[in-house]
Amino acid sequence: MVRPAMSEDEIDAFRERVCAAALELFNEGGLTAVSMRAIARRIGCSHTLPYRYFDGRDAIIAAMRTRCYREFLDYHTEILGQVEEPREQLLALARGYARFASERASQFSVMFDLDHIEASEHVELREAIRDSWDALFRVIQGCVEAGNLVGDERALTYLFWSGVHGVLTLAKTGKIAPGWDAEAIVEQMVSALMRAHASSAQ
Amino acid sequence: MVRPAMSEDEIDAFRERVCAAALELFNEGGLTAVSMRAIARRIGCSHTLPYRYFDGRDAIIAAMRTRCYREFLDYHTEILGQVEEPREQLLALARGYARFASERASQFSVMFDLDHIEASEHVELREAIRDSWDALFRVIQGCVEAGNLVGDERALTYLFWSGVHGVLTLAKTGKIAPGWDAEAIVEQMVSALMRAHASSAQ
DNA sequence: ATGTTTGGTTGACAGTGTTAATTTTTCAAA
DNA sequence: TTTGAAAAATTAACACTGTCAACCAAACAT
Repeated sequence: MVRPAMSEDEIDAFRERVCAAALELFNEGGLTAVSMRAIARRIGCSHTLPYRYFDGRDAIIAAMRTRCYREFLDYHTEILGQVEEPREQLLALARGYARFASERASQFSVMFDLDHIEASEHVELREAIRDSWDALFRVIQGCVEAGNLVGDERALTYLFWSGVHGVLTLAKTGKIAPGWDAEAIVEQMVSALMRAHASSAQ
Repeated sequence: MVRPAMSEDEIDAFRERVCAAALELFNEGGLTAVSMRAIARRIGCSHTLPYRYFDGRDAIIAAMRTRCYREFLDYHTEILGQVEEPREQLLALARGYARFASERASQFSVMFDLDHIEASEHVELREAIRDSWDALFRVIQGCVEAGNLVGDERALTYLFWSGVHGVLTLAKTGKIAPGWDAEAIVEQMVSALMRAHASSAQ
């Protein structure tokens, strides 16, 4: 019997290097620039080595996206730690979402522009996405318990998420005219949804 | 001087065949399946002929997207013709948007999944997008004039568009749990935004 | 009939994802 | 320490891709 020569940590480190290179390449030249050969050149290995640790190119892209979602979650977790009141948390989250989209445009791009690439098989990615959803859900729960919002918590979560996400999606794809600030529209969106669900249900 | 042998109509017909083939290929195997060679095979010409009538692959994809946006607009124009009251028009538009997303998923996909592909140079595409915006804007204007909505018409347009679009985007990318109906959430979104802007501004 | 312009094809280049075959390294057992 | 099998990594090959330049063919004004 021969033990593997590479430790789990070393394998993880390699995977990490691949993802980092993929992200760099994406930032520089979009999805088409993320190629096996380019990644290999960047980290200094043969262009087929990544196949040992990833299930092909799509898997690398999924891993890259997972990384971005995790950082997205960390970003918001940090924000939530600075605010107490549920209502303020919801607002801070929305503003953070908007700030993330503009400050870290390429990560935002990785998360959402690549959404059509089949990801249902990538468990880790789906978990990362669900964790983000959970974070928002708990804030909404807090708002409901505090009496700031009235309605089904899950439905409210979808509404706020969709609303904010929709604004940022349109903004990022140039569908909102210059002169308009995405953050301001997000603000209006959140306050509108809050007002609509402040007291009466439905 | 030698006049071109091909009429404008014949050129348009060729372009149309290219776009149709591209759309078919996209439906069958996603963006990667839309290749110059595959298009050429499908319409029966050499793989470089399309270069005479398009500015490369990206231009073909942009033209394909333009076509989808035009059909999207036609779809909604038809819907608007069947309703009179501004408020009902807005609701019908939102429902139509949702129905379009589910019934013509591949066209919806072409329109929005390919959003990151640089399109600022493609004037026709930008016009098609703006025309869709205008259609919604006029309905909102009608609502404001009829007293159904209060607020800046442009800001309201962005809000409703973002809201509905956000829901459908999340739904299409599998971020809304099974058991939830995207159309129902769209309905809630529209009624919430309407309620929030029914009387008091901001 | 001729020569130029346009329409269309072929060939080539550099690059891609992926698989198979091959080499190199690692490491426990003899 | 030598040996040999397992693991790590590389090289070679295949069938693709987008794009460009060179080439051939058809059309048309003179």
